Amino acid sequence: MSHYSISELAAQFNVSTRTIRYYEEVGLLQPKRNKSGHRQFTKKEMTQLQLIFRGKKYGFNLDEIKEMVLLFEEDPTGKEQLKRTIEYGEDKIHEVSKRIQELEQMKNEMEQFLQVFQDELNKLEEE
Amino acid sequence: MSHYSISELAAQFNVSTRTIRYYEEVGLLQPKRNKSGHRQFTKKEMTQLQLIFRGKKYGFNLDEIKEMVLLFEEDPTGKEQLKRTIEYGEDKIHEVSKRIQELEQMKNEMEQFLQVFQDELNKLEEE
DNA sequence: TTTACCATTTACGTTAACGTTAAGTTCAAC
DNA sequence: GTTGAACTTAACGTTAACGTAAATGGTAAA
Repeated sequence: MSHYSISELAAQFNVSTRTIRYYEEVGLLQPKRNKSGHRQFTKKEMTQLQLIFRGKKYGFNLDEIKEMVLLFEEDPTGKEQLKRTIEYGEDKIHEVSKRIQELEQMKNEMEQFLQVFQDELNKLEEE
Repeated sequence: MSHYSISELAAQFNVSTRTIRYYEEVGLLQPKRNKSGHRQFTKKEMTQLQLIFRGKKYGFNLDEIKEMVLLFEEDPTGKEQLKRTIEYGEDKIHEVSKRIQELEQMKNEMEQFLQVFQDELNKLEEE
């Protein structure tokens, strides 16, 4: 069956079991339990963990990530609920776009700076 | 003259004076002092703070940022030193590029997800 | 059935990045 | 020259995101 244990997931994502339990603790995951109380993870939690780790890597904290995870999990029924979800999602996308732009600016500045060094080196090697 | 006080800088960047003092404490800044021991900030520190805050915003920790700041501050003389600096800088640029790519992937996934909701909404509004 | 491993909860410990308070110093204005 | 804002260092406090240790339970193999 497609059920994973907590240690299997931890190995998959190269984190500790504590980390995964902590994510459940703060409401990022809600894995089902089997008869004896052990957590049963499925593809759903795998996907959520992907989102969590990517978010973390790019400077979002767990609270912001939680908002996104929950956004993509709930099934909004009703026009009003749908509209609000879409609006919220567009805001988040906007945030990400801004981050991309500023990262690109950062990259450009670094490249310009390196160019100065590169020119310097070229001058030294022309002799 | 082009000297700024710590509170002027703090206001500029919308952070506390403690934050700026902390950055000096861990070696990110080395502002000169005037006769009576007060810190004197110049354009140089302004530029460094720009780099610091942008780096922070995008998930780099202060140790990583320190490496970048120091990279762009030291004046590498000598061919070997220049080459090493350039190589290191190119690595850092590569890291930033990777982050940009993954953020764009993240954005795409979010847009796809929202599209599903948008379609749902359109169907509801067609009636 | 005992060994051994994996799971569980509880709870205290740790680190980065500051916040906050205290106690004293300097500067600018009155 | 005194008052008050802005500066200094020193040191303890705080929060997020886990690490780690202790005590306990289920289960599969020897």
